[in-house]
Amino acid sequence: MQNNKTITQVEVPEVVVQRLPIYVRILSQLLESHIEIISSHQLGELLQITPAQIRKDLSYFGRFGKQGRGYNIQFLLDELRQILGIDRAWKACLIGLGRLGRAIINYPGFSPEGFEIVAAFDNNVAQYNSNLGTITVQSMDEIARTVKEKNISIGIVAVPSNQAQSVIDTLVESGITGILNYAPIAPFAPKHIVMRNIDPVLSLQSMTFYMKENDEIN
Amino acid sequence: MQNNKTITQVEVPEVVVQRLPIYVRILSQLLESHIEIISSHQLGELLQITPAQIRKDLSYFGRFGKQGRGYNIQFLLDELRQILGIDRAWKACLIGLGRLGRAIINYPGFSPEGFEIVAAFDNNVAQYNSNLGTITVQSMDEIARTVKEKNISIGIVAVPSNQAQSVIDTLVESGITGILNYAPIAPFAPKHIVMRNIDPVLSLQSMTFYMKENDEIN
DNA sequence: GTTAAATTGCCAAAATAATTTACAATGCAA
DNA sequence: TTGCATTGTAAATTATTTTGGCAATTTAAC
Repeated sequence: MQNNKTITQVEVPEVVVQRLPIYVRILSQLLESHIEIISSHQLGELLQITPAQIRKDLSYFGRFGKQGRGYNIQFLLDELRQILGIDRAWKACLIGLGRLGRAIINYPGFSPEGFEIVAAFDNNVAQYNSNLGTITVQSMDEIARTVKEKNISIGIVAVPSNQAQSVIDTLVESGITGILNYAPIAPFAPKHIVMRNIDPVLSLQSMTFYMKENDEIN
Repeated sequence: MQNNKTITQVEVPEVVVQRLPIYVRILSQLLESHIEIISSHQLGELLQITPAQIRKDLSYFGRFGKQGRGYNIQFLLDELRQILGIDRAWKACLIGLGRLGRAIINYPGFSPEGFEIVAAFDNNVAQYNSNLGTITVQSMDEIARTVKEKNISIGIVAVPSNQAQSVIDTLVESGITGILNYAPIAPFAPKHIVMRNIDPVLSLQSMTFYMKENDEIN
């Protein structure tokens, strides 16, 4: 049952892919501090990861370092950005403009990383038309048309739980390939859709498992 | 090097702990729909998890089902809540009341799950005193005192990146045991602290790795 | 130049972790 | 009492991480 091994010669573990953005972030910071070279050992120190693991992770994709020297940060960064596909801009749309949606659309962290929200949808159109800068809020009926028209590839779901699955279905039908879901549900989507969930309550609930032990006094 | 195996007979894998809250959520929904019994197969269908994995996960903690029948949802729910430590209330404090912090404090999803924000801190005190209901915003100098006084166990970090590590250090010193970090950094804390990161940009950046392949046409 | 120190990339092996398979045991319903 | 459904779990399998080692290479010191 080793099906899609044909695409990449050796399948890259998911955990490895999830560490790459962390590498990118810390390398960017180092670059801003005018540091040019770093060894796997130093990097491991900063991230609390063993140097061997860092070298192993990188080795899935190529040879980016120099023996006796370490990694040229700018070079490694460029390579990793390309590998992750973040060397270019990605268009996203936001669905749901309640409190959460408005916080998301005002979040200043996306666009510097190349994720640009170019459309927003809510069924309560009138309410929000105002303070969203260049973006006009559209009715949710227009998702499919707009996604195709503007060539949007990522949908950010910030609607109430009970609407979330149907919004996800609409996004899938409209040809989106990635979904960032903020709704506290267990979403379903076909396998070719890449989904990530942002769910602080789940995070808290798995935290307390480890906290309850220490906390017997209370 | 099998050190803390003495506490629990068999160490529960972290991934298993992270799935438990998902089980809790779906079971709660089922209960609301007046369903009383469910099999691992049906549950797996809903969550896109194999029934064997669900049974294995649960078996780390006890025997909750009946052969030939399935699981009594109310009973399993109670057990899981106890296992996770979410059968009681947890006090949290919020640090940082910028856009993100205000979105968090207004988020209505925490308190129904027993996570109550009982204090808030920001260095820009004057600005925010108003619309926060019962909570008064305090200066960050008062974190340690308030955490002890109110017996707060969770800190939610929503300050800008450059302040985040020092806020985390302060929280750790003040005796908090869990931290939910929204700042886009690779935070450091001693091992006895339970940390979870909410980082939508990292999520997006690991999504695009899988999206770029499908998307060669653009 | 030559040498010594540092560090990568890679391999193979071992260890650890996670998932899946398979089935005996049990409970329920007819 | 029979047959079907379903659990719980041991065992097998698969996946991931860690480890140890080392040739190759680079830099810097002599």
